[in-house]
Formats: sequence, structure tokens, C-alpha cells
Amino acid sequence: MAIKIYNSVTRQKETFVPMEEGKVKMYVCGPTVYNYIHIGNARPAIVFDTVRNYLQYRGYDVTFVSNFTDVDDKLIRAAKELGEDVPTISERFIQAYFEDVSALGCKKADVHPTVMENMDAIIEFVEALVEKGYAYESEGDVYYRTRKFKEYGKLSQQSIDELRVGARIEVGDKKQDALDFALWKAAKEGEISWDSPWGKGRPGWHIECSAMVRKYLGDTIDIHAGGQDLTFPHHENEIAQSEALTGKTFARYWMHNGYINIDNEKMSKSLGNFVLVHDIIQQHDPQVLRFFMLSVHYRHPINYSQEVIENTTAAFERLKTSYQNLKHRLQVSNGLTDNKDSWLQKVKELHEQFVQEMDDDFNTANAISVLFELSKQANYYLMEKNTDKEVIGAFMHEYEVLFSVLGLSLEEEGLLDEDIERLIEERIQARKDRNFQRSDEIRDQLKSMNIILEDTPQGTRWKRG
RNA sequence: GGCAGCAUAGCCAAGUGGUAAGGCAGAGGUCUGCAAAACCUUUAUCCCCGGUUCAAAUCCGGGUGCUGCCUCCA
Repeated sequence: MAIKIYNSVTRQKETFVPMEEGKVKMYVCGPTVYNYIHIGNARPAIVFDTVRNYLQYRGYDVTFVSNFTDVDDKLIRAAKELGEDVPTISERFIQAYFEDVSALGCKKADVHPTVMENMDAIIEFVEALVEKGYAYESEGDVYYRTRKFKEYGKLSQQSIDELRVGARIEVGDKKQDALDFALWKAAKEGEISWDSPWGKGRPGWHIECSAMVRKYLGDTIDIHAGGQDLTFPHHENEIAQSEALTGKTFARYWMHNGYINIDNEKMSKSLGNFVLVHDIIQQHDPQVLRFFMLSVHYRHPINYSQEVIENTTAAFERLKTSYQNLKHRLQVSNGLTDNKDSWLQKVKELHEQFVQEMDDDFNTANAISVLFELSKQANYYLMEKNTDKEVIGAFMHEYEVLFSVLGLSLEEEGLLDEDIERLIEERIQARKDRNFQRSDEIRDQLKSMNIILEDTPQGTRWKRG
């Protein structure tokens, strides 16, 4: 069995074969850190974190690099508005990014390079392009000679001539051709800048990724990923820069995640419907947000709304409840189950099905349906009078593995206070005495503390509501 | 104008040639001191019209509607 990945360049699913056996080099375009991230930024973070998890689960040694754009027009504008300097702002939102994304269950990349700390590599890259004739200096700016790169447009499936029709030609342009794009921008008065062979300035947007990929991962990488909107021009330009310089394939598999809409509308500043992760996770369990993102195939558009997130909350709750119920039963299992082997076999089959779904271009939507089937089978097993610790354990283990691959957590937060424990004991006694008034009183009291009690033939179990 | 994508039940969503997964919500039932959880039953002529095929949600053509990219954007 092999993993299949939909490659944006060829527009089809291809069997994944990394350059070096057992090793994967992967790069994901990260955010510009001028604000808190919105849920559109959260999607690639979650999706490609899951891709990485799965590749690791399948035994690959993954080197994962994801950058921060910490110098650009938006940051310079933000700095001006806030009266702070660019590094202060970017540093603040890099920290905020880590907080948000870690709440969503994303692990850190192996390297999170920034533009500022890689200025030398970027300048060297531009110089090399100038030397090769793929770039030229013009009044302190440096531009890429787009027409010189014959394969330009191969990722976004557009020919140079078609692009030319739509290209905006600015008055007094320093470019030789409208399609050329900036590798280096001369500093305007008072802007943050670095010394370069072309005078003081800063990098254009696209060059950073080319330079960092090369520095941290090499000339050719296995997977290059990002949002769909990055396909053109960002990724197209990265290919032009890198392949012109090295003459080698830049990335072997390109992966792009789909857009997010809010209430069926594009998220945009003019509509005022920007949803920040920072705000959502105050109101909703961040795990639910992750589960929501993974319940739709990563290449498809996804629509965020209050209704859908509530729907998802209930669905996610079903899975966790089932796991909690297994956990409760583990202690009181007596090992008298019939058909033990067929139950263990069932768990094994579900695991194989999960792997099969994930192998197919990381179809997390179907993988999640396997999770629901696991829950159904577990619930079904729990209906048996006698249960076996090994079977319960197998179900639980399977739950833990699948959740961890998807980056979801089964942990219940906090410990049970002694007081709560005591109340549960008291209620058990009250029920034995058939004092249901007192019993219900305790249940209501605990409910107000967000502890939900459930009585089963095997005793009382509880969960956080 | 060019390029690309999408349209599946009240809602979300998988499925790319063999007769519609899964979840949420709804209805009915079982279990329970009452609940909860769970289980069972139940809910779709796959946007429209043609075509190819023994067979189409799936392929082809034509509509209609929506969206993205071509300019900063995940």
C-alpha cells in the first residue's frame, strides 16, 4: 500500500515516492505576522500538521519547515499605524501564532525561519539570479525577468500571453515587462531596510520562500504546501526563482488547501467578517475547530457558521463520550466475553480502513467516518453484560492512535476534586437507600459544576459537560 | 476577456462507471427510579436538458446558479 497525493502541478493523484527512501522534506508557507491569525490561516496549519502526523505515523522521517513573513508592506503599514517598529509587531504576533495554533493541536515545525534572520541567504539568492540573467536591477529595485523562464505558468496552468492580458501596467513602472515581479524593493524614506548590493531595501515577497527552502531543505523538496490562493502568483514565482537558479525541480508534490467562507461569504475585510482564531477559541473548544476542519476534505471549500460549529460540537462529543464510556468500563470488566477474537479482529479491520482512507490523499473526512464506526462498535460492545479488558483496551488504544494521528485530544481537563468524588459516593448511597430526592439533588448540584453523571448497570460514571 | 473549481437529504459531508458512507437535527421504539448514554427503526428520482454505455451522482456536450485566481491575501 502506498500513499497517494493530489499534486496541483499535474492535477491528479500520484503515488507518493519521496526522493530519499523513508525521508520527507516538507515546506508550508506560513503567515505574515501583522495580526492574530484568522481561521483561513488555521486551515493550512491544521491540514498540513495532520499530513505531517500521518507521514510520521507511516514511518517517514519528516523534516518540516514553515516560515513567517516578518517584513513586508502590511507590517510596515501596521508599524506606522501603531507607532511601533516592525520587529516588535512581528515578534508579538509570532508568539500569538504559536499560542493559537498550539491550542488547535498543531505541533511546531522543525524550523520556523523568518525573513529578518535569513537576509544573507535572500540577498545571495537574488545576486545569483542577477548573475544568471534572470533578474535585473532598476533604480534600487531588482526584478525577475519572467519571460525568460520558459515554464512560467506551469503550476497555475496559465500561459504567459494569457496572463499578459490581465496584467496591470503601472504608469512610470520600473519594470521592463509588466509580468516581471520584485525580488528586492528599494527602501522608502524611514522604512526598515537592509544593506544590499543595490542599496538599502528589503526583499520582495516571493523570494523568501525560495531562499529558505534552499537553505533549510535543499534544491529539491518533496512536498510544498499552502493555501490555494497562493498558487498564483506566489508559488508560481517561487518555482520560477528556484528552478531558474538551480535548474532542478523545486518541489515534487504541490499541495493546496481550499478556501474558507464565513456564512457562505468570502472572508474579507470589506465585509467585516474576519474571524480570528484568538476569538473563536474563547467561545468554542479549539479541538472542535480542528475536528471541523478535518471533517471536510482539505481541497474542498469549507463554510464556517455558528450552526455548523454547533453541529460539529455534538458530533465530536459523541466520539469522546464513547471513549469515556470505555474507560469507565475498563475497571469493571470481568473477562467473560464471548467472541473475543472477532471483536479484536473488528478493531483491526477498522484500523486498516483508517489507513486506507488516509493513504488516499489524506481523506480525513472518510477517516473520521471510520472513527464513528469505531465508536459504534465500541458502544455495541459495551452493551454486552460481560466485557473483556483486552477488548476494551484494544478499542481504547485504537481510539488513542486515530485521535493522535488527527492531532485530536481525548484528555479530559482537570482532576476530580475530592469534594466531587465525595458527592458521587454520597449519591450512590442515597440511591441504594432509594432516596431519589437527595440523589437528584446531588446530580443537579454537580451538573451546575459541569459534571454530568450517568448511571449504568456497571455503576455511576461521570464526564465533564 | 483568460484560467480553474463547485452544485449530493432540514443542515454538514463522502463517494469519479455497477445502482447513494458517515455525522448533526427530526420522528417512533427499547433500556432506566427518573435522567443521561447507548441501541433499533425511519428520512435522497445526487441542479436542469441531451448523449455515450448492459449500467452514469460519477464520462461527454449544452444550459442554469455559485465561487476562486488573473492585484496583497491561507
